[in-house]
Amino acid sequence: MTERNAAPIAARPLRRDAAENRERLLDAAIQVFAEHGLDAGVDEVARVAGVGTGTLYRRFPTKQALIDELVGGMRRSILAVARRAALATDGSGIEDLLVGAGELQAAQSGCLRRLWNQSDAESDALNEFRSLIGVLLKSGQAAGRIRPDVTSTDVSMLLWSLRGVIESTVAAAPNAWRRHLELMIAGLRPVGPDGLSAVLSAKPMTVAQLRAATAAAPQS
Amino acid sequence: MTERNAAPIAARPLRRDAAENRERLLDAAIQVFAEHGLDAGVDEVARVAGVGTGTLYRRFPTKQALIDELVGGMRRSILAVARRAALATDGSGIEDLLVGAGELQAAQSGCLRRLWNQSDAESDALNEFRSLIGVLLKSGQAAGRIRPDVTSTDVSMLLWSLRGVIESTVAAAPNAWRRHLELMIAGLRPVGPDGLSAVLSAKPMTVAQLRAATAAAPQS
DNA sequence: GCTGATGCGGAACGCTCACTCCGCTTACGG
DNA sequence: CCGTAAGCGGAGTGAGCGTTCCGCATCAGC
Repeated sequence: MTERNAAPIAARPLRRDAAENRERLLDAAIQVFAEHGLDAGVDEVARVAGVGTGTLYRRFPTKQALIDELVGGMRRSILAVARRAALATDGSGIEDLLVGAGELQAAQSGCLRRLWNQSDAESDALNEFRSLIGVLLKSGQAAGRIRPDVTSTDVSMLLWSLRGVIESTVAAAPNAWRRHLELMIAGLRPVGPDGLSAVLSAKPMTVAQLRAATAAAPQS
Repeated sequence: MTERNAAPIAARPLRRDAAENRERLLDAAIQVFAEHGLDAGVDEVARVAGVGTGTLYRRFPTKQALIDELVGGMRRSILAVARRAALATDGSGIEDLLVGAGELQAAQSGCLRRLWNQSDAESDALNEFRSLIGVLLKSGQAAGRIRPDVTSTDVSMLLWSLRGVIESTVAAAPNAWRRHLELMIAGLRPVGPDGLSAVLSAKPMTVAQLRAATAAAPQS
């Protein structure tokens, strides 16, 4: 599902065994980080991959670089989901995006905290993602599926919140996040006849605040 | 706001300066953990408190014990909020609980991950809290403020989700969580006339799954 | 004030973990 | 098949952090 670029720029291609080990390391990292979180040691990743730590470090100069590689792949995947969601014509694209993002994150739950960290995001991809959210949101509102006072930052918060839920429940209940997401989407709907929740009294986050919040350095 | 029991059982009271240092340490811990997360070093806590690390360790046998003390206080506070919410007669108690829990967590955002960790929760308090959630939920549903297919585990998930949002946004946007909570509460309302989101297709978590998810060992 | 118990500080210890180094092995072009 | 560059493994290193220890300071009862 995740495209891996063999090397940033086409330098000399890796030797066959080396390329194979690289793939094994990435797979092992996904598994180990999902099981034990990012605090898992590099030795464990190397062990699961069936290589020595030296090999790991020749391929990825730091643990951070290894994580970045995984995160980069997820970012590309989620951006693809957003682009696909933008094809919907009935205003349901924003919901497709949320579900799709949930599925991707559930499949690779180890690096989610890094995933949404803006500080190291390539600006182009991030900007496109942001504008796609805006487009999808407007489309949903125009179709009457989403209440008009919802903002882009609300959607971002919702994604961030979903991340937290997935991160801590996939292991015990692989699909629990779907239920939670359904309830959150219900919260985005136009208000009912009783008028409860008709007015959102709290102001939405500013973009700057959102940036600051997601840029806050996560541990490890 | 948080009651601190001077010592588990009334052994000999602490010397005056020692008791003072104990308070200073707890205050410093709240501040430091809120700023840098639980990964912050004990030396930093001691430094902010203006004492040596030896003093910290004489009062709290491990870093974990210090954290537990903070968490215990929060648990008592939140239980009190739940009890107070149970006094509401119009079915809005569940919403009061959510808002109250949010406020408490926002005020002390360093140890939230531990806060909801069931594994080390005193069973009595936890059981009471659980049953209070059930009571509040039923009351809200009876009053027509909450859709009937919402379960206790849904509410627990919502609390868990709120935790994640607060943890990472209080610093940058102290009240952003209120907006998010409003939207989530809107999702709990009876469905509107258009019937969108009328049926929750995903099953709720079982209590066992919830237990497993929240018991999952958090890092550090 | 005197005295003993209680408390204090911070240097030192040891464990964990990211990262490095180097002698050995393996792929691959000619 | 051979030479060599590329790759490999895993013991070793150093830094960070939780925890301990012990000589000195401070409180409290008489």
